[in-house]
Amino acid sequence: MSCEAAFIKKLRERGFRMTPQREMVLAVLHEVEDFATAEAIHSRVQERSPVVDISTVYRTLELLEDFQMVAHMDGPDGPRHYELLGIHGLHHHLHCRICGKVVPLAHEETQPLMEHLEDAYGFTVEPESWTFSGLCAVCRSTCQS
Amino acid sequence: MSCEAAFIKKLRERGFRMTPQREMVLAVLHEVEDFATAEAIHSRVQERSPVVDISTVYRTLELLEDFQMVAHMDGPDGPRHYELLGIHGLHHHLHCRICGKVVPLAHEETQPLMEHLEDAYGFTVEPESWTFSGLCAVCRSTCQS
DNA sequence: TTATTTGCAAATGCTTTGCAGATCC
DNA sequence: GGATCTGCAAAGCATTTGCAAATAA
Repeated sequence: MSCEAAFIKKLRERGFRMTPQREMVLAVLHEVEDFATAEAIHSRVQERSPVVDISTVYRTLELLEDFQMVAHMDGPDGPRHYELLGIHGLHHHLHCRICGKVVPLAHEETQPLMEHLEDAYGFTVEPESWTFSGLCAVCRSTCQS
Repeated sequence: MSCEAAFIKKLRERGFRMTPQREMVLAVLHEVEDFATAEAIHSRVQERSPVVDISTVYRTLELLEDFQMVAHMDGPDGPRHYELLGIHGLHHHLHCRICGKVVPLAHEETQPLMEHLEDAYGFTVEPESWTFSGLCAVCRSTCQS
């Protein structure tokens, strides 16, 4: 099932509707590589249809997050970044503070830590998108040299 | 060296000054258990001296973070929480989404994950305060029953 | 003395909300 | 037809900033 078909299906299940605006937001999320701010998505949507409002973009992103088709990633500050959860499913990010590069990190790679938290504290971490900030290999060697 | 003396020393090193407002913010951080929002710190400071402005609180917290005497913790939304980095130094938090309880997590407990990120991606995670959101043992068993 | 610090007020940036009219099924 | 959805504008919230007056060293 295509992403759009899945979206329509989930909308219908709740008595909601597909609209051109929602289609465009989903399409832009496919075009954008990795992730984008609501602002960036909005401006790409506006290239196609200039009157679409950013509040509609936020409302659509919220809906897509409810449907678990989109996740967001928060930096230390600045706007939230959104990304499509495609075939890769939920994952995390390594974000280089210097060059801005983002490396995806499979959810499974954090499994040992989560198991430790479960065993040591009985604490069940909820699956959500994390962002670890630091230095990538290239920037670290540049900084140290 | 007391916390206040350390603060004064670091201020002097940079040509800054100790003031009653800064003393009060530091004192309130000692009284508050675990962590507090700027708003909460401000209202406790105001109990002592009503004219202190919240912008002064923010400015002092920024200074204390620069000095690595304070760290902040961001939730998914809502205001930032600040805490004194006392003898425990930098650590992380497990935050229960249901009861709100916060369990401190020693920095070392995340060491294996950080080493994995280093080995697998050459990525050096920077020491900073993380918050893992989920369910504590009590709330999980309540939810499942 | 003089740079730093403060309170005030206003601006900021991102996000959410209320509402009347447009739209979809 | 009737609820959903939209654009607009305004509000919201936490935080930051500009500035003249006050203050610490």
